[in-house]
Amino acid sequence: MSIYSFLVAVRSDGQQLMSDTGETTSHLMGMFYRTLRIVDNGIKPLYVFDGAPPKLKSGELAKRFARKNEASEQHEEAKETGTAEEVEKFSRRTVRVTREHNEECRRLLRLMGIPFIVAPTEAEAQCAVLARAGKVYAAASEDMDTLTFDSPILLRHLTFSEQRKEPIQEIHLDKTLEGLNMDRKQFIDLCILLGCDYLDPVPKIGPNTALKLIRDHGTLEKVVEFIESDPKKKYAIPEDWPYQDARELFLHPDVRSADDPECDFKWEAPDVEGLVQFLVNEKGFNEDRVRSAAQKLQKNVKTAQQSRLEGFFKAIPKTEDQKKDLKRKHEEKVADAKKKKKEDAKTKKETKAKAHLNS
DNA sequence: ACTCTGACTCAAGACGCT
DNA sequence: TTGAGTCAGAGT
DNA sequence: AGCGTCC
Repeated sequence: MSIYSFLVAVRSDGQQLMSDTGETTSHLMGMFYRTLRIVDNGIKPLYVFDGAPPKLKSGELAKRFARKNEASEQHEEAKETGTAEEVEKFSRRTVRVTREHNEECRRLLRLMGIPFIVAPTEAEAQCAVLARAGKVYAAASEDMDTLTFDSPILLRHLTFSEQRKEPIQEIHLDKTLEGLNMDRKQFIDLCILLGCDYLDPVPKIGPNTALKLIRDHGTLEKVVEFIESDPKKKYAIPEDWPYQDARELFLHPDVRSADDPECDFKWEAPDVEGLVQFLVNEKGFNEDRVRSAAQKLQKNVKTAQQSRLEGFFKAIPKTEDQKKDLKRKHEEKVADAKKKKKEDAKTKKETKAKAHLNS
C-alpha cells in the first residue's frame, strides 16, 4: 500500500520522479526517507510485503483490473484532447505497483540493513502473526483488517513525517473487543458484514445496522437467516456471498509461522557503498543526501533501541475541540468500532506508548 | 426531527529554506 | 486505489 | 506554515 501511495503522491509537474534513464524513483524516494525517519526515531521496522492474493479476492481484483484499464484509456484520451490537469488526474488513476517496484524496494531495504518478509498471501495476516508472537511490538498499517487478523496492537499513521496531520493511533484489539463487548468470532463476523476486501457489501447495511444485526443475532449465520426470512425483504444478501470462506481466511490465513527460520529477523548496518551505487549511480539521487542518510542509519544501529515515541505522542492535542472531534468521528464507520478504542488509547495511554517496535 | 446510507469530492510523500 | 469529509434523500 | 524541489 505504501509503495502505491508513493507512486501516486511523489511527483513533480504531474510526473513521477525519474532517474535520467527514465525509470521511476518515487517509490525509492518515499521508502528511503520514511524508513530513515522511522529508524531515526528509535524504531526498528520490519517490512512485510504482500504475497499472492487469496483466491477469494480474485473477484475484487478483477474489478480493479477492469477499472485500471478503463482509466488507462481515459488517460490516453486525455493526453490527446484533455487539459494538463486531466492528464495528471488519470495518470494517478492508472498507477500500478509492478514486480520491479517491489524488487527495487527490497533491494533498498537490504542495503539499508532493514529486514523484511514476503508474506505467503496477505501482508496484514503475516503482520498479525508476527505481532502476536512478540516478534514485533505492533503491526503498523492503515488497514483495519489487521485487527481482524488478530494482531494485538495496530498502529496507524506511523510515518513520523513532519506534517503528519493525523496523530499516530495505537489500537489494542483486546480493548476494542472489550469496548464492543464481543468475542473475536463476532468481531470477525461484524467486519465481514461491514464490508471486507473479499466480499461485496450488503446494500443498505452500514456500520450501525451491521453492529445492530450482529448484536441481535450473534452470528453471521443467524443474521443471514434473519435477512432471508424477513417478510419485508428489507435487505438482500448478494448472490455470491461466501461469508464462511471469508471468515475462514480471517481465522486461518496462509502465513509463515513466527518460529519459521525465515522469521529470524536481523537489523544490520547499512551497506553505504551499496546504497551509493544503487541510489546515486543507478538512480541519480544526490550523493551527499544519500551519504548523510546512510550515516544516520549507521548511528542508529549502534544506539541502544530506546524509545523516542513519547516525543511524538506528546504532540497529540487534547483540547476540547479535539475531543469533540474525536467523539464525532467515533460515531462512524468500521472505524467506529475501532476508533472507540482509539479514544481510550488516547485518553489513557497518551504518552505511555513504548516503542520497542520489536524487542 | 432524527438516523442512516450512499453518492460525491478531494488529496495523496518528505525535505529544507524562508 | 484508499480515506476522509460533506451533503441529500429515504426511512423511521 | 507555505512552497519549491527532490529524480
